[in-house]
Amino acid sequence: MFDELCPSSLNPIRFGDKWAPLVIRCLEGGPRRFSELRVPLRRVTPKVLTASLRALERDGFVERTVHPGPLQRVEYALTPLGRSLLGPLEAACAWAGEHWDELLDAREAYEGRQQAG
Amino acid sequence: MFDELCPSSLNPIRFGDKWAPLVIRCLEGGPRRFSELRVPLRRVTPKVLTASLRALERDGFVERTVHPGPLQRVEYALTPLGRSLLGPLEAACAWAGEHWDELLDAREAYEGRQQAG
DNA sequence: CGCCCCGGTTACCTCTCGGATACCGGTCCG
DNA sequence: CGGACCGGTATCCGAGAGGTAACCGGGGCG
Repeated sequence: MFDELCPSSLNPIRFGDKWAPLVIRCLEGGPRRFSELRVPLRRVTPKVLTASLRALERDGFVERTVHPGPLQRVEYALTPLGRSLLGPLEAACAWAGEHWDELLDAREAYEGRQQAG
Repeated sequence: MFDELCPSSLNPIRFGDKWAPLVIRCLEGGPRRFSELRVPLRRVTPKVLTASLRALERDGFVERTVHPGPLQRVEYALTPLGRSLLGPLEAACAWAGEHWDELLDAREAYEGRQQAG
């Protein structure tokens, strides 16, 4: 059934690493520069953000373009492949919006049961 | 923007831990016993499978019921909350089915570029 | 009794992820 | 020249996820 390395056991189905979903959503509205990404993602250190971006670039989700000339800029943009992730990602976010509370309640109830015995 | 602990930065949007998606799909067709889950998931050691199931139970996605009497059985079943995950999960799997090859191609191309300089 | 199956648990180890901190080369600007 | 900004790197580190292997108590069963 799931003998082989099923794709779903690998990362992409989980939207990449920890910050990848947020990075993707940040790029949804168009290309962004490194320092522009750092503003909404201020909790992410540059090293980690770089790692996330490199992974997304490697998998063909974002494209990194260095605009040369004076005032050189580096921009990150979603590729078509990256945009194709927006659908599933949106589905997952919608799910979270609808059911997040239930999940928290379940956790609380579980903790209660644990302590009770 | 994403100042606070945004839900999407937490695990549930990523369908739990490494094996959770597969476990959920295994339970899609109805309740399964621990040893029944171990068959399709033969690459998962009991410890890890237990951990995954406990986490899913804690978050209210699966229910663990011990059927007493002689020949005691332990069954795991999806709760309604767990079933609500099937939609997004299906979306992610469909995405993988459609775009998996593109992703692999992108990776290959990237490696090539790396080695070329 | 001895053995097997079921549903785990325990101990231990490795390895990766992510975080903290500091630093760096290039470029512009005064 | 000095300083700031940009787009990162380098280094170190701790926590925890996940894997390996061994073990275990309860119940049936020959």
